[in-house]
Amino acid sequence: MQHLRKRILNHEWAAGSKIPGEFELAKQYNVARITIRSALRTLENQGLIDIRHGSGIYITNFGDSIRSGLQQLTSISEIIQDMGFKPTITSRLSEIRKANEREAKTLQISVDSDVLNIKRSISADGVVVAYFNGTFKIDEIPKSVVKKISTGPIFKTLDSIQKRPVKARTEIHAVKSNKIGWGSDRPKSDLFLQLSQVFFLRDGSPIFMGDDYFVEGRFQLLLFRTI
Amino acid sequence: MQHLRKRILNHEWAAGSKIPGEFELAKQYNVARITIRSALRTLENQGLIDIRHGSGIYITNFGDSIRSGLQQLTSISEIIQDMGFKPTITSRLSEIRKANEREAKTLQISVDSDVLNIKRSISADGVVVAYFNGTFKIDEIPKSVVKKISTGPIFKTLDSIQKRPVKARTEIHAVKSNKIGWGSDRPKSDLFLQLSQVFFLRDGSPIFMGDDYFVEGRFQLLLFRTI
DNA sequence: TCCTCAATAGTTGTACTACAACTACACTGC
DNA sequence: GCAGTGTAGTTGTAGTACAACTATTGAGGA
Repeated sequence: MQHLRKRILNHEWAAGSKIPGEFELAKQYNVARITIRSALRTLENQGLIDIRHGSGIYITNFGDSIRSGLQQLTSISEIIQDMGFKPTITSRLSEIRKANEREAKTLQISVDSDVLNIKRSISADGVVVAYFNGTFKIDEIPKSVVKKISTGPIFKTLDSIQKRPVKARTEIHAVKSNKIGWGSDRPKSDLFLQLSQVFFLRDGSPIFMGDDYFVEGRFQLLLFRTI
Repeated sequence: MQHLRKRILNHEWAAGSKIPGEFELAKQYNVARITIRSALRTLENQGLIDIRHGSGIYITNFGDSIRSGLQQLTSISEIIQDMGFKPTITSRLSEIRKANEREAKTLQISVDSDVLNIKRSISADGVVVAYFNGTFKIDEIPKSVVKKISTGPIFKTLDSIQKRPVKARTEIHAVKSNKIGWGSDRPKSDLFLQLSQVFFLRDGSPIFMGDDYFVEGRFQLLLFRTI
């Protein structure tokens, strides 16, 4: 699935065009047709392709928009890279403190357990596009990667310790506040799109939560909805 | 898939609990296991269930939140109903006019083709939660249902003429404006969450486009993100 | 020449069987 | 009481076969 996804995002086939059939793909990857079907179904749910009974498989034609949806769990850095920009992360805070009530409930830990709290900004080609405030379950994060998490790409770091989240519950809000953001290139507008998220591991346990504040207008948040 | 989905939304099984396995479900529905697997995979992508290799299938435990995500293509009215409220639609405008350039491009029709433009508000238990401004391809809408579309549930009406969209491309924005909304119970806050959407039929052709403006704070927009 | 309709090849959808890979639990032995 | 092993149960993948559907081709008639 991941490999096919990259081939599509790399524009190996034009939008709207027909791609090789299930038998052909199964042969290409040397797997059974059922395996290909499983991958294709996921890609269809993500809105990348369009499977038509009796006809074939087609690249979804959504016009000239970027082929990446919010329902696909990827890091902001990766999205920025996919869009052809250079992501930069600036750390503002990284501390270990006691969890408050809301955090304890969300992360399913007892109040006064230690958590890792970080604040950072994410830029694309030098322009700040989002601010992030996240809280991590400390017992899931080895001390050796604490620094890496606050200064580097979160998903990649978690991946390296086999703790990459596979699911997230996201709540979307519009907020207007002058208390969000910092630094010299802080946006003049104080209008943000807020994503309040909780991230879960494969076994269903939460590993971290956080709020992303996207500067309105600087980032295109897309979503592919399907039946 | 639809039937299983309803069983889950009806709380037939508790959150986090294990549901019957693939063999058992296949037996219940009198279909092959592969058919059940296909349905289960879709439900997993929607964040409703959690399939664990070697273990079983579990109802996703996302706390006490509503079990319905934005990535699932349903109408606002249906979501309001699922949440236990009574949806009300108030029509403000319904006119047939020429398409502007942006509409023509998005709907893949020639400029100056006729389109149906409607404006309406959606309430839950009498409180306005969203405003809608939509443009329909006129040649897809028989005259007999034009009135029904502007005053009743859009999806159900389109369903009745076999034109229910199966996909949508959605762009999310935060907007602050006092030009959105109308009526006496117009929200004091002028902060909205905007969904700019284009809806597509099974064959990939667009049928209508529109902007939903959700009054910030009155509606919970949820999203389940998966790998 | 154009249109209608039937035949056909090609593609996805479903069914069935078998086995691999993995998990959770019970049991054994120390 | 505990570590380790075995085993039943579950999902993941493989392979084959056929059903259902689509798009194209071509024959036949107006």
